[in-house]
Amino acid sequence: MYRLIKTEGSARRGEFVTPHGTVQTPAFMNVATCGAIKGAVSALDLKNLKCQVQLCNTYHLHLRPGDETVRKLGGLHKFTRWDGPILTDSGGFQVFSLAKLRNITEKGVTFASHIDGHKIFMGPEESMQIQSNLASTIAMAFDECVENPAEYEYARSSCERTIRWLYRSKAEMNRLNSLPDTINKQQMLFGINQGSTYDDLRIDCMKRIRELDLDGYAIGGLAVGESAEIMYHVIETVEPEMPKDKPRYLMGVGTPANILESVRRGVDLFDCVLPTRNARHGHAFTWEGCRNMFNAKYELDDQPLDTACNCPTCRNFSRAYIHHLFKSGEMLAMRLCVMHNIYFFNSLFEKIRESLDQDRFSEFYEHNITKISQRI
RNA sequence: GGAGGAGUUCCAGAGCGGUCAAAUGGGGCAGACUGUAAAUCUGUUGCUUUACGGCUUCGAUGGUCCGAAUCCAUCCUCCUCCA
Repeated sequence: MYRLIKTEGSARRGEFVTPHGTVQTPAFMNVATCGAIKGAVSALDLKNLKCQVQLCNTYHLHLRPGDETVRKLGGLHKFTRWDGPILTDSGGFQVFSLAKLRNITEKGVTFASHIDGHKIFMGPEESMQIQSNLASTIAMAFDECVENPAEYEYARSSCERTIRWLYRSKAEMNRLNSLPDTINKQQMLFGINQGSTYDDLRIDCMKRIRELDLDGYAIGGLAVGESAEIMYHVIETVEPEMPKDKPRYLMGVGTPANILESVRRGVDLFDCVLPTRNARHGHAFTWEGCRNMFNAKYELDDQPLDTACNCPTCRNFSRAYIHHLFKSGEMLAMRLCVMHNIYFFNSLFEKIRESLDQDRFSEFYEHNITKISQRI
């Protein structure tokens, strides 16, 4: 259940109530694809990093360790020791990112496993079954994420199929939630808006999927090749058609600037690999901008990554030390930087919520939008 | 004392008469990354020029040759083996 607390322009401050806890929105969902935040960060660490929601992946966990295995072990919450809400992505993005290894039909998609090449079939029913076994709080509908730019006709027919898949996802989820052996019988389902960069497709898709009265609605197929301006335009186009009483989730986005722009346009939930992947690659997000900790200028810099940050990394370690750890290939470099970036992203959302609570989001936006996106 | 071997660009190490400013690693310096096939990938790494190009490099010094990192002589330094 979603409760809208207040708005400022299109920006929304709300609460998303789930069986595993209430999410204060806008919120960031921390990506733990294989059941762990990459960079040696566990669910226990997440408790100290202002994390509210963990995101795991259907496709990856189906391959390893296998969703049946996770089910036998009591579901993802027990398995990963994260007791807050968990959202599982449906595997739809892998249809896109493993494009060379696939074959799409009306029934579903045949993948070649990225691990050993063996054939895997996944359609809406299979995706729901896997997510039910994983027992996440929120399941995502099985969709196709189309790369931009896309031909209109392909975007249209793909979007139509994604909508048909959504009906099947919904029916299968209802069935699974009613089975006696299902771990989480209250598993929620989010639908996904597609339609590439075409306004009419996006609007038509949104109007049709909102009929299903799902637990939340995602905007998918963005940040996959189009410019940021086009992405913002698509959000502005779709947002008026999205239910006011359901959480809106912008999938896979994004940079701190993308997030500020999207919150301003009415988005409640986000997820992105940027804070963790870039951290592993030596980049630290700060309120001053993004730092590349490999850069020689940090060799003798005794300050914390972000002088305004209160994360476990910044409370204890210097830029010089982290620079040294990266140059030395120590995995502690990644762990410290990943923890910082996760804390930073979750803090960014905390500050966004505070500013909304105090009716000064636009001021917060103006103050940060330029600085936060620069490289320093 | 005798017999061999080796000295190459930041390091290791190829090259053994022209197509060599010199392969390939590493290191250095930067860049990318947006529902994670990613602790990954890319660029760059003698000086100079916007570029074409020019200039100086392969232990040192001389020499042979149209032309030398590559051939010859001497010297210096290291390594191995035999006394």
